[in-house]
Amino acid sequence: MRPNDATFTETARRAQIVECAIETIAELGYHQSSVRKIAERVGVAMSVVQYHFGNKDEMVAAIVAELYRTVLAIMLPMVEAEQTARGKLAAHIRAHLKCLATYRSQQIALMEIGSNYCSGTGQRLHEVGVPLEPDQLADLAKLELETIFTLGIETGEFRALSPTSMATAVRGAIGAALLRSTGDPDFDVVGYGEDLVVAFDLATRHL
Amino acid sequence: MRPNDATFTETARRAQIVECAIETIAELGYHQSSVRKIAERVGVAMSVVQYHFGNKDEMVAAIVAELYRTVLAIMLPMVEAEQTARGKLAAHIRAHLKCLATYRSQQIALMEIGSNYCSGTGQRLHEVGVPLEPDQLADLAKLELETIFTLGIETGEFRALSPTSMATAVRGAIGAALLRSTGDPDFDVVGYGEDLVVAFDLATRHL
Amino acid sequence: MRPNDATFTETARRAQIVECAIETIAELGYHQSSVRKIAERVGVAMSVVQYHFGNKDEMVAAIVAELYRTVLAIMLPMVEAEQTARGKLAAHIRAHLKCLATYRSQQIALMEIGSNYCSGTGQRLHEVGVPLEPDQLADLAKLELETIFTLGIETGEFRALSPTSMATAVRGAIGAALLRSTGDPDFDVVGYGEDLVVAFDLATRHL
Amino acid sequence: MRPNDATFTETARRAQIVECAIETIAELGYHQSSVRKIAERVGVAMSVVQYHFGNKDEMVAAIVAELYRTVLAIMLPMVEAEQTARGKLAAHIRAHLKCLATYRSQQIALMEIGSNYCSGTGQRLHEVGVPLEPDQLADLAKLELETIFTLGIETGEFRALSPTSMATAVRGAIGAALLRSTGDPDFDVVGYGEDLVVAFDLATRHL
DNA sequence: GATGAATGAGCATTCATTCAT
DNA sequence: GATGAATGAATGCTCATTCAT
Repeated sequence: MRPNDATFTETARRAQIVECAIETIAELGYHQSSVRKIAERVGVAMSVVQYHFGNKDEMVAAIVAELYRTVLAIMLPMVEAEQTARGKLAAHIRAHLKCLATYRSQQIALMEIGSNYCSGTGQRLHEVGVPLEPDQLADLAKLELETIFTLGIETGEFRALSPTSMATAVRGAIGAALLRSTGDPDFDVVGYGEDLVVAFDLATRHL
Repeated sequence: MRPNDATFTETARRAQIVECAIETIAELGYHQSSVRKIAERVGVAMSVVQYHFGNKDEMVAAIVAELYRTVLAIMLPMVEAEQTARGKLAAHIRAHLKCLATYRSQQIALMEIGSNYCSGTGQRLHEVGVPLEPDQLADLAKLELETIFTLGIETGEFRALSPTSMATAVRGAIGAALLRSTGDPDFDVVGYGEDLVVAFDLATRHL
Repeated sequence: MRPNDATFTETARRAQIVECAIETIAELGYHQSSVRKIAERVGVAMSVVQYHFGNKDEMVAAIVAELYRTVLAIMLPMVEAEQTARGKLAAHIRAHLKCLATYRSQQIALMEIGSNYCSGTGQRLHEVGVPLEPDQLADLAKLELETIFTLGIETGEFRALSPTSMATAVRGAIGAALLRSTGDPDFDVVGYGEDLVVAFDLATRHL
Repeated sequence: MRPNDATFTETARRAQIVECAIETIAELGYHQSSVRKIAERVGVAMSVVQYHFGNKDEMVAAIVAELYRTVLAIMLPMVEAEQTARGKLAAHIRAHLKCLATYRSQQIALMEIGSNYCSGTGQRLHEVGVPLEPDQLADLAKLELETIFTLGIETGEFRALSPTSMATAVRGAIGAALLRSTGDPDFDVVGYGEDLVVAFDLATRHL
């Protein structure tokens, strides 16, 4: 009967539900993943999920937070290890695609939620924002491609490109790998990452 | 009492339903766009939709066909006007982004259907294929980025890049504009297109 | 433009619809045979059926009348050809089973309607009665098994049995052939008829 | 706070729904007995039925199992008490008609389901089989008329009749009582049973 | 903490019917 | 005579949520 025993159980249950929800969403897609099916995978009653999260929106928020934390843990060290903008860009691409390759179901789940989730009040994921702690949000900002491109221009490493446009393009090119690999299991995600590193290295050079 | 009056009514209704469905899907997302809500927007009973299309899958097929026809009508002349691979690539990017700028809700609807649609038999859109006439499918193939990149390598215009990787990257970068502009109404889609043309022009040059 | 041209067309259409309806019901069962599917088989619009019969109940009445007329045409001569009660009983059994063998889909349709039909006011077929002309109803009465059994007792051919019970039993035994043959295509309806003739011949003898 | 309180509630609800469903089907016929109407009779929301049975097919299976169990409980002791084939035949007829007299609506419901039910996959009741436990199915087999007739021929009690034909005839004659009594409330089911016993006793004698 | 039971809104679909032409 | 278009009620089903225990 340790004082925080209840909290420990609570935390474990939540983690367990989040984990199973991610698996379920990755396997069946967001809309086929009802609270009941997720609870079934956990091996508890459907109402347990409601008990721990209050409602489905809160559960999704917890899932998204967990997914972002995973991405952060992988990417942040790799990007921070590089000093130059060019190095950070390559690291960002490689790190993100490593995430895709290593944590496939997590990334699929995130994509599924991103494109399918709709809150009780009709809001989409990008409208409710990333449900992370302030310091984690700060870490996330360090990965921002806009920042990297702006830095590269300042240091003269990159040509006078539009950081916003380039960041959007890189993000899109990375995201495309997930879609692509979903339809084509033979798609070589890591190889694609190297092709992307070369392409964007060329695309950022001075004319 | 025109001989094809009945056909005229039928055609008009179908077009009207398709149009309203596109608007609804673009606004609310695919899964929030029930047959009932679409019919309400048209101003008819829900069963009218079933009368004209048989079932929801057929309605979606009609929508998708219409959306692809729109894209084709815009993009094909622009891409075919160019002779060189480099020209075709730039034209493809510009044409696609022009589509995005001009037919925003149509493109959002297509994206929504592409990532959310699940047929009665459990198939996703890419599994059921594009419901177009053979000659229109042939036209669609002419826009394929893989083909353009392969051509450019053959003619020596492009470096020895991977057509699959580059095509995936360009598609992703283009698609990102849609997501981006959804969250940020000030995002300049056409300007982004010009930035993309420059970036991929550089990225395809010989080292 | 013969004066009864319209009536002729009308009659032909009705007959055509009735025929197709019988086929459809026999094939798909009563509940799968919607007005639309029947009309499709005829090759006309669904509303044509409504035009000719007013509503579905009237159509079913027309079908049932037609089916009883078919049975009458087959059975009446065979039963009336016999003079003795014993002969009439055997003839009735043989005639009815001949109907079952020869006009299988008609009999299946009649069975389907008998057990599934429910009028707009909630009445079953046996509650609405047989929709035949008075003289045809009189002919139908001549086939009644009760009459035959009562006659046989009067003439001393049969033992002192209960006409009602025996008639019910024979009707049931005949009807069972249809159910049986539906599930088992190898079931020999005519052979079953002969077995029935023997069985009920024995069952009616004096002790 | 009894340990099996939850199970008790569940069992009671299921039994209650099955009971009301039987009544409804017997009264209105299978196809007029929607899940909604059955739930209304129980006094709960329609989705309660779905909660307890999953879908309509499962509910029907539960109903059919219950109906067969009732028949078994009545008929098995009566038939097994007899040693001779002749005795078993008479007992079968009497027992089945006792069922008909005592559990009228149950038998009507079973008939309705037998001739009208069509599963979600398009199968009829005789195609999906009787949803009973193996040992109950074994008990059911002991009541089979074919078995009794074959036995009687072997022991020399019966003439060289066709077990299949006779079984079909007896089944039909028994079933006819149900139809008959539906149209004519004065029909004496038990008396009919005795008449049937005599008739089939005669029909099975050596010539 | 956890559960089973129940709810009500929403969904796509089927169907007989109506009606102007 | 015949048609296409539209309607509204009904059906089975899924789901997130609520609540007493």
